[in-house]
Amino acid sequence: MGTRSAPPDLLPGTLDMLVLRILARGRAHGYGIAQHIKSVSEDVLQVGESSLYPALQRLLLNGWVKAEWGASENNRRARFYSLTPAGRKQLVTEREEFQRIIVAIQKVLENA
Amino acid sequence: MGTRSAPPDLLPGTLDMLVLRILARGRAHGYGIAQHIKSVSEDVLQVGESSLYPALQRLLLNGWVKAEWGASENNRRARFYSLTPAGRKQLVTEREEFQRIIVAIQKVLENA
DNA sequence: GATACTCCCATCGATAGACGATGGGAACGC
DNA sequence: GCGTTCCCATCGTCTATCGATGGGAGTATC
Repeated sequence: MGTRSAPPDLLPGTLDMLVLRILARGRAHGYGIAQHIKSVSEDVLQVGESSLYPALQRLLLNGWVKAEWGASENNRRARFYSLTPAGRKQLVTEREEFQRIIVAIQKVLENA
Repeated sequence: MGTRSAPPDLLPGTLDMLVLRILARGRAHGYGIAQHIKSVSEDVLQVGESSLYPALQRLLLNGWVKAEWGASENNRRARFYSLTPAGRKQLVTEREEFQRIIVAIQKVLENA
């Protein structure tokens, strides 16, 4: 024990926002969302499926996204998620709040 | 229930870094640290004492900070915390990692 | 037509971190 | 004396991430 394991994967509290953002581009299935986050972030952000699926459940429960079964690009059974209008609003809200906080943190980091 | 209460206060996982950053300026007591974060961030970041003291305990345990009792500016009994050399290193590490992740998140937010 | 590999779903248990509530004590102003 | 501000700290709850685990359905390989 002790030895630090790899990178912290991601910042708690930001996953929902990231997923909403990906879905703002169009429908996607869980596996694809995880891949996408990983690739766009150039491997810095790693979303495990055990973080992702609970997140998607939350988003469904809150009505930010809806889901429908279909076939993936590879002809496999997949569940496609997409944003609801409420989800779009939520994305805007979360982005603003996120930026607000990041700016504040940077202020502390720089200005003392 | 339901109605979201006020702002999310702060991003989980960033508190330790913020505290280390404050202490990099010089010794300070718990109450002062909380005030300082609040004021420098212009009230955006709100650190409750029930978040702060456990954080300070963690930092002590890890050897990033040390503590000594003394008298505050207002002549009250106070515990002053200050960075250890290990704490300075840790601050550098955490800042780098934080920036890495923030940049990655921004990439996702912007580039798709 | 078996085997292996990739894709895609999902849950469970452990762990950690932030927060509200709570409690106490000591200095200071009135 | 009494209230307010300052300063300490813990406990219980809640939420979220993560590792481990399990399964099933296509495709490719031999």
